[in-house]
Amino acid sequence: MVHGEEQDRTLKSNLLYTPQHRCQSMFQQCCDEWATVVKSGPMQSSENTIDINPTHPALDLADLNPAQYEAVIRTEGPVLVIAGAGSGKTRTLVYRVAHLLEKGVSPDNILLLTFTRKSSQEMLWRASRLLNDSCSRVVGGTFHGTANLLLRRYGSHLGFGSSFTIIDRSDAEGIINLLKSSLGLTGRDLQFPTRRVIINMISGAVNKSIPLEDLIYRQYVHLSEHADDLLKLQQHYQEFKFTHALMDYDDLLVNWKRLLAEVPEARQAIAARFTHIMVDEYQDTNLVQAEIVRLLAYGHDNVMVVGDDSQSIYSFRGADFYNIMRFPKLFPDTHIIKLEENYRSTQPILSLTNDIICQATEKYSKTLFTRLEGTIKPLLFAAADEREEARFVAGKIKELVASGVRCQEIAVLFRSGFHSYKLEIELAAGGLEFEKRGGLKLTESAHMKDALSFLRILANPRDNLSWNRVLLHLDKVGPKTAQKIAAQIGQSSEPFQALAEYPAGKTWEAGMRLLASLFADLLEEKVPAVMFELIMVYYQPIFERLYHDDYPMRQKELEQLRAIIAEYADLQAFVDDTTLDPPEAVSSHRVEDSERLVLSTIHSAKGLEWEGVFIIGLAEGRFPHAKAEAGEQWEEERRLLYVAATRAKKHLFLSYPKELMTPDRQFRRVGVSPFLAELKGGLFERVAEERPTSTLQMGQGYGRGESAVPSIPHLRKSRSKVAITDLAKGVRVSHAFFGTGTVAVIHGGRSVDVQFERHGLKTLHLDYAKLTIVTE
DNA sequence: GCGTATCGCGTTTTT
DNA sequence: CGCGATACGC
Repeated sequence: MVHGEEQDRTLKSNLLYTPQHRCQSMFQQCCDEWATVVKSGPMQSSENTIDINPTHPALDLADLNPAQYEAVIRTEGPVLVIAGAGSGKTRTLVYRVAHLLEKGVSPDNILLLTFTRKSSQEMLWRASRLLNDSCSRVVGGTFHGTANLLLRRYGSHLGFGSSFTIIDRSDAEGIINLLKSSLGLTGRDLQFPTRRVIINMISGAVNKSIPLEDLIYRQYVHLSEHADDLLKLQQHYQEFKFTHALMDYDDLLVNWKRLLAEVPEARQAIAARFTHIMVDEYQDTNLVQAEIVRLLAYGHDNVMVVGDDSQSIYSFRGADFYNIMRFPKLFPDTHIIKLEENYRSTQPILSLTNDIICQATEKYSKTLFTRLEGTIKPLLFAAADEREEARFVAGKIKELVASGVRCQEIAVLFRSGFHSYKLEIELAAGGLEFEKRGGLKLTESAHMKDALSFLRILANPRDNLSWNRVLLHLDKVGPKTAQKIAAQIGQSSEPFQALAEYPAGKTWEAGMRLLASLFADLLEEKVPAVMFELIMVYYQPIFERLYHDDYPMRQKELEQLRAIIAEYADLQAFVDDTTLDPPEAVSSHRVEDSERLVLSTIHSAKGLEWEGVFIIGLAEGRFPHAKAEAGEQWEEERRLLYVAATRAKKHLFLSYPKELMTPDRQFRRVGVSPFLAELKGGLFERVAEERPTSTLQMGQGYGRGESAVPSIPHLRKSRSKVAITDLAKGVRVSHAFFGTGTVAVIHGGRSVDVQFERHGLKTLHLDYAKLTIVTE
């Protein structure tokens, strides 16, 4: 797909993770400072100043709309800023910081909280541009990172030590597995739709602060007969995490809340230090986070939260945009400020996005306006199929670039990661470099988890899940044995000794020896980078055996991990960071010199902006997602489209394929996304239909400079190995997916009915179906 | 018979 | 990539 040279460049820029990482350590330093401060109680101004970005010129305060400035900045007490996308909410927040500093508030008393590390960095960076040198010390961080630091400091007050491991959702799946086997439950016994539903229910119930029982009767009534089992499962889940010193994202928050509510010492230290609290992206907070904010502000109510209810797209992980609605009740005398001037998009784009969101059923009403007039209307293109859509996008991108738009000012957005596959092929063929975001994270692939689990064990020897993972690699050791050993180790006070002394079976004794001696060596070591080298000596052979078909590529990723780990002196910090916010497998946008366009899921594109934005796959069944039900889920999909469309400054292109491949490899004709269909007319223009062409020739007409003739057989010929003339009733054929079958009916066109042995009667189109004749 | 190795299938978004 | 179902080995 991607040829050698490009691949190299991608890999090189992967290594450019370093600058971002520096930024992270800077950020980490901020948090550390805070943790130190928290430890020593209410503090005086500290000596160590952190230069966030000293080389950057300061922003001009006059930059702000005077009315806004007045409204936002002169207000004391609780403030709720709501506004649409592109209205400068985050900037407003930074201005308020500036104002507070002007008034003599120490930067050490201001706390900025955000949802993602990316936006915290962005905010700190903006603050640094705004503030002059003496004031470049503002403490900010994510909810999760902050909670982590505090709990490591104060954990003992809540009954657990500071040695805990943070686990993510996919680890939680592992837990459910262990629990299910220890409880003797199987998926079949319980007839659950999927394991994922269980996890979503259990963790969803926690972070929504809703008792699981209520959740079952509200949302999963069809599972109510299993309510008891689920409750039992949830209870075991909590106990399991507790006994093995594991904490998931929700636990971090819940325990932070407990810390504030139950440990007066901690509350006093924190609340007394921070006299001003600010939260960005408030619509992304969940109930627990809202309570944390309430507790933090207890006694002074100097809170400013900033958000847009129309941009709430994270409800699946517990975010609740009613938090915004409730805020005025939580904090009496709230000043509500709407920012309705948009500074990002031109009027035609804004008209479209306004119309998208005005169909929403529940929201703060606001109508955005802009002074950026612009004449270019959004463009809708109905492509015959995905391939044509991809070509359209590639072609338009080239036009934009030719007209002077820089590559990094263009983005292609889509609902789900795999929607861009066809486009990726097309772009690679056209020599356009791109960067894909929002796909798999670096630490999500199996080999990365493997390498990390050794380190996680060293940071927390009671990390049962990581033990499990490591033990499974021993030859002749499967899930059962691994679990037994892990259980033994978990109970022991000397885990590593327990490993060495475990009565191993004859067939795998040698493997155990090797593993035990690895850990013996590792325990002697303090520097993470050296530990990693030792681990790789052990892991390399296993790794090559496991992935021998594609291990060079994975090897490169391990090298990347090596580069990242080299930056850390402290193992715990490394483990925490990679779990709380894993680096992306492809390089991130912080790399200033990258001249590549961006392909991204809409979720990962939040808060960003580009000159030109393409939204692809706007077809029924793709957008909204096929499984989205009417009601709240439907509304969230609509907001998702709103978020996507509002990323565009000047050029907005919408497109969809009129034909999609269904899971059973058939093609199905689909219409435009209902969200676009319901818009009023005149908001966008349609690309004129291509020259009248029949369906059979749909490959034609868009490949500029390329003869249309070869493009069709090029695609088709490799696929259809069978001509209709080769077939007759009764001929035995084989299909890659359906297996073998017998031709039943031959239709006039190019389709046949085949009776498959395993899948029954299917109608197949010879242009698409991969049929081969079985000759016996 | 228990437990491990193998094959084939489907796949939303993610702090 | 990880799940379930099926097939082999101790």
